[in-house]
Amino acid sequence: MRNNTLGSLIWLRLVRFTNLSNQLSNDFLKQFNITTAQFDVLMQIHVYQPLTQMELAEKVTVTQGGISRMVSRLEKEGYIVRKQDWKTKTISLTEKGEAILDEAMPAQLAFQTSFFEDVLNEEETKTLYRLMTRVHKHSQKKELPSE
Amino acid sequence: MRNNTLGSLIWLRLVRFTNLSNQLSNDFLKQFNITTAQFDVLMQIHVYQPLTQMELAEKVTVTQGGISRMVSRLEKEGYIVRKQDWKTKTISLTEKGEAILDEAMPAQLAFQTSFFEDVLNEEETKTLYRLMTRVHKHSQKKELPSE
DNA sequence: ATAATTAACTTGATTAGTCAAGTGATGTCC
DNA sequence: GGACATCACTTGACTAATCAAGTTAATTAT
Repeated sequence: MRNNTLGSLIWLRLVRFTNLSNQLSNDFLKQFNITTAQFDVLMQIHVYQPLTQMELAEKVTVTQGGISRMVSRLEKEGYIVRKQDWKTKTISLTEKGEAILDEAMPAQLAFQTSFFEDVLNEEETKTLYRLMTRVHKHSQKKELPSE
Repeated sequence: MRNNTLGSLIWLRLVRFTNLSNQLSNDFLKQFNITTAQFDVLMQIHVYQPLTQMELAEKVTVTQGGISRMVSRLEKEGYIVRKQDWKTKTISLTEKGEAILDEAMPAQLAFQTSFFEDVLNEEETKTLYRLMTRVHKHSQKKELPSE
């Protein structure tokens, strides 16, 4: 029995790479006392604030329940606040949240970039971005349209 | 403040795609009563059995502790056995484990492949594989050589 | 106004993982 | 042969997520 196809090999590479780079990133972000998942969420809030929990969940591809817990943790740590803006509850960063992002963002961007710029040239990097964008967008269409 | 680079955009695409495809895969594998992580581990055991827990951990990029828990779950479900082959404890699939793989493997391979073949041509698929292989291998060098 | 519906969010049980400290058998040194 | 070291594995405390059931509050319908 065949136990792979080109597609399955790509899938495995993607999964293993994402896994590994996530671990390395967690390690890297330890200096800021923050995890990769937390950085990701804070970053989305930074860009789109103020926003609701639902919107945030969608941005980071996590369920309602998942975002509820994550937001609680971040609130407990004092990075974000939830406030009731007449009828809609919205999330935004606190001073502390903005401050940690100010510090961590340039470092984290450089860190993420280093996974590619050391091995691919400009042309190849663009190609990878183009291909992954198409693959990602296609996978979003596979989601059962939640009616 | 700039909040992205080409590298960080690729990284985000990879993370989001991996996340989403993992969720879709979990959904897909529900018909076999198994998760994506479990399929991955069973697959590695199938290919490399008999092997030790350490070896398995390395194959799936998980820590000792993580693999210990995963292996316990799979043993409880009756998919694998741990036996003491004079001095070394090794893991292999049971009948039940082999059976579930027989059933699930072709389906799962087709499923994984569908993420790419619907949207990339032969040439592009090969390019994506080549680029991701290089990126992945490079990231493995970043791991602190555990001395 | 009261009841029913819906939307946004929370929570309990579970899977999956991390790290770091602990256990247990084997091997080695004196 | 007893102390020590080492290797493979386990376990407790935690982060992070899922699903599904439950809660809460606003909107609509009678």
